[in-house]
Amino acid sequence: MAEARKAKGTLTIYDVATRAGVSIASVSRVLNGRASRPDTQERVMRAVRELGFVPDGAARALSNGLKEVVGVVFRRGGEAFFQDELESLLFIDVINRGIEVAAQRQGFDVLMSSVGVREDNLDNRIASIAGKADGLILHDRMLSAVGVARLAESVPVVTLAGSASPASRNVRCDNEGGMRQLVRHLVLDHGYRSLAYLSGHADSPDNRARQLAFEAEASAHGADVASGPDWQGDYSAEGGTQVIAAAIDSGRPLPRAIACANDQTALGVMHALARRGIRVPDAVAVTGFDDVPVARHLQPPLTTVRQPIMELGQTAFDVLHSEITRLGGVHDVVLPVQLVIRESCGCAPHPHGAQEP
Amino acid sequence: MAEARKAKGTLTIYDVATRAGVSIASVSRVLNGRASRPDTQERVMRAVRELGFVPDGAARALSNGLKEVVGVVFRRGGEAFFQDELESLLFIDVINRGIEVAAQRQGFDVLMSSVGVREDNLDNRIASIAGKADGLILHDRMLSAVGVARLAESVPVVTLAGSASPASRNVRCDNEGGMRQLVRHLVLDHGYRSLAYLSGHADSPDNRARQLAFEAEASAHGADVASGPDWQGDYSAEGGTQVIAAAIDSGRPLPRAIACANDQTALGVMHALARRGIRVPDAVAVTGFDDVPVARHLQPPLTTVRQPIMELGQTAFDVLHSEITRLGGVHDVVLPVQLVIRESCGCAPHPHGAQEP
DNA sequence: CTGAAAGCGCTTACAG
DNA sequence: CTGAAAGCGCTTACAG
Repeated sequence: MAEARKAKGTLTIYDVATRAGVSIASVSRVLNGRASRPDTQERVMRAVRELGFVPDGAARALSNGLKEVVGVVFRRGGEAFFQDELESLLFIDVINRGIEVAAQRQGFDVLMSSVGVREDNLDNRIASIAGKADGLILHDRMLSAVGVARLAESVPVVTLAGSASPASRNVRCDNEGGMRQLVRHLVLDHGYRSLAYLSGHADSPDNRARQLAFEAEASAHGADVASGPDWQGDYSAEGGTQVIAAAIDSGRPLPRAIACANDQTALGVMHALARRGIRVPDAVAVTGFDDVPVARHLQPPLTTVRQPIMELGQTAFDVLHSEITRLGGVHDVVLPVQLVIRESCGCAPHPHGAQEP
Repeated sequence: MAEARKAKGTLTIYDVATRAGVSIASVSRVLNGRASRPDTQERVMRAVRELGFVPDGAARALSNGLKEVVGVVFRRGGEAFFQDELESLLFIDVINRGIEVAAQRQGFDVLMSSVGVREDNLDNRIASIAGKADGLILHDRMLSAVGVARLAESVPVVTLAGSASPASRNVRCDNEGGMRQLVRHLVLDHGYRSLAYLSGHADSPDNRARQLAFEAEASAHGADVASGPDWQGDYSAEGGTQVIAAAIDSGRPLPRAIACANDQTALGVMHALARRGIRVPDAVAVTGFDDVPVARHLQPPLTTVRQPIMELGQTAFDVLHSEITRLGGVHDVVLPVQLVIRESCGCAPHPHGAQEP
């Protein structure tokens, strides 16, 4: 291995120093923009240019304790059964873009690491990434609360979804507030009395928060809520279709409105209902959560709760960055959400002054 | 900075060694799966587990000359004027996903670094990434041929688009073959006699190759080709609309068919034509290049040349990886493309047995 | 199989 | 402002 780089003729700061006729300390100083005499600076820069020298990041990192890299870990599914899932920027992608944008502003780069749905040794993968970065951003459902807590002992960690542990920070959206608004719209504005919450992964903190808020608010307004294993999805469109198919096959009447744990699930639900000839929203209303880009292009356009997705990513980076640089600061960040009323809930096109930005 | 990590109680291999009652060499061996007595192994693993030790990637990289990281550099535009551009997985995103998938197979992680459209000091940014990675994948138009050649002196480089230099490798698609097929379809099958090539960035090797092939093939079949600065786009949808707007305003008749440098440009062209009430394909036929996910959803569905985009990314990684590990091998890889006939060229829905995969 | 020691390429007090 | 030297946390011949 080492010979691979040797063969490339790996240049070091020593080569530059020799060529410039100065010490390696001076080279380092010039390279890092510390004060030095103009002519020293000039000679070093010329040597760097002529040699095409690129300082080794690993050596820098080892020496000064900063890699200027944050790791992002997420699951990429073999779960895509729908064209829309394969083609669109989904929740994760938009968040990652936000992280990247914020990182760039601080001169950090982003180490992306997707793990398979059925990754055998997740812990090792994550440890490997942790070793290559100054801190980690973990998407939803990457690690248990204990797992996060343990990891956070050795490296700064920010989770998306969930809640802060003593050692880690968390950034999420206001699931509860969003769900409450949504339920009120369905129950009070539309008068639906029978509802269902089609859940995401059972081990997702976001999902649990949404479910709890949903059920509490619905009961408070006297609506019926179907729940239980029959309404267990997995955040994917395919999961949504399967739940609907089973519900229809069971012969039991469908609830008047189905609130899905996220937009992808709603996408699958709407496909499944359409295939069975059940009209949305006339027979069954459907809603989502996230407001991913495709939501507005579904037929009918999806009523959902908008999370500020890009901002979620940017905030996650900023929190992590201040942790890495020990500026310290906030623990838990909760970003506001917004009910976006389109047509899948039963509203007429563009009611309530719902603006498409 | 350093104290930031200290305070976290940064553990080293020495801590593990002490706790396990062995030397650091033994710890290292166990961690790297080299032979050692079962009880040594056990004690080390236990110490690692109990301490929550994560080996430092920078130190490993410095010591053995391998970071297990590849850098990917690309431009992310503030160029998005169309919803579709913001929402969809575009060419770059799909390629990056391919890179990531291939990297994961080799235990590598991917350092993503997007540079702004108007990045002031591109060279420094790229050098910084080069220092953090074992090798670089450069998207189209990141660096001039000279720039690439110089960079490749100090680090393995694979470019997407362009051609291999003595020191760098290149992976691209068969632009020429694709364009030839496309022109033949337009001229021979449809009988169009006046064509235009709406170009991408003038400094893009892919664009140049497509343009040359287009003009050569069109002339060979006796068709007229409009070109020159009036037909200069920039790979973006907005660029496409501007060219069309100007062309219409000039009062000169439009060509019968417009071949765009890529799908995004075609997207803009079709919007612009629609806005002026010019029907596609009846009045003017439009074609793209790439076959990005949205292409089939345009109205009318876009006839284009499909590149195996994911595969492009995977291949780029594989070539880079074999370069990094000195397995050596291929220089230049050219992947085959496929003419995808939809309706924007003037064909009826699903003619020619064109299959949607 | 194991341990002591050198070395990877930088940065940064410390003297001068 | 500059240079000599130590040290960052690993891996890997080299002896034993």
